[in-house]
Amino acid sequence: MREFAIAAPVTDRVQETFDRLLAHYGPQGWWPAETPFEAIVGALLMSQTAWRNVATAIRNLKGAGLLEVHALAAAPVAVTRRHVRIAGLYRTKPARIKAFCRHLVEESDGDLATYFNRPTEVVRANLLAQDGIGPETADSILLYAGRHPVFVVDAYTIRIGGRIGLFDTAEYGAVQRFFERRLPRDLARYQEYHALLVAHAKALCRHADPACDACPLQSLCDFGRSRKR
DNA sequence: GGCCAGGTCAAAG
DNA sequence: CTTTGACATGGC
Repeated sequence: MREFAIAAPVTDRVQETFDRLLAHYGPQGWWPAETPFEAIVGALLMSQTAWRNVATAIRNLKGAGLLEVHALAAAPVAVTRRHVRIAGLYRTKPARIKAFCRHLVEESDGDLATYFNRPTEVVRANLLAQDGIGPETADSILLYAGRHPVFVVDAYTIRIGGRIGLFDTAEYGAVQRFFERRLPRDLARYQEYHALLVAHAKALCRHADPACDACPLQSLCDFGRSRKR
């Protein structure tokens, strides 16, 4: 698809969508209160798992004194597995967490500030080269742990954006560019926008009424959880 | 009981 | 290059 000049009305809708979500759900303030390392572990445990269980897994690690780079890099996978088992996919996740922590130690002696203190593209490529880290996980880590301004795309972003007619693709890079080209490159804004889309998706999942007036994006309440992927 | 969750990877078509 | 299946637990 050729790239034309950005249409003003579409740009407005991207801003307007954000404004409405923010007005309706309020600031989400995702992860800034927790440590960057917690955000990383959370991102690595997140895929295909209810956040509730990820949170439990993280608490388990913390309770065992394992929520630290060097600790997880050294702990036997079997031990870590016991704590994060509740997050599912236990054959892959614990091993990937350990491998990534070893990567952090090797790359920057486990110091996250150092690890992230490089150009975004460099860090991103570094992340994507790690086992179990795809585009969404990489960008979540960049945005919430590394404080790099990249727009995170997930299934909700694609579903909601497509549903309200913002775009008609499901390709990660295309959707990401769509938002990044229409929003100021602002860390807080990117963090908040993604969090709000998630909040909206979760809120809609509890709605049974397709014509709910309270929906901040009007007539979007039939979004539901329709098709897989 | 069945469906699904803030994906990723490898194997097919 | 696009589509499909496997991965695994717990909650609704």
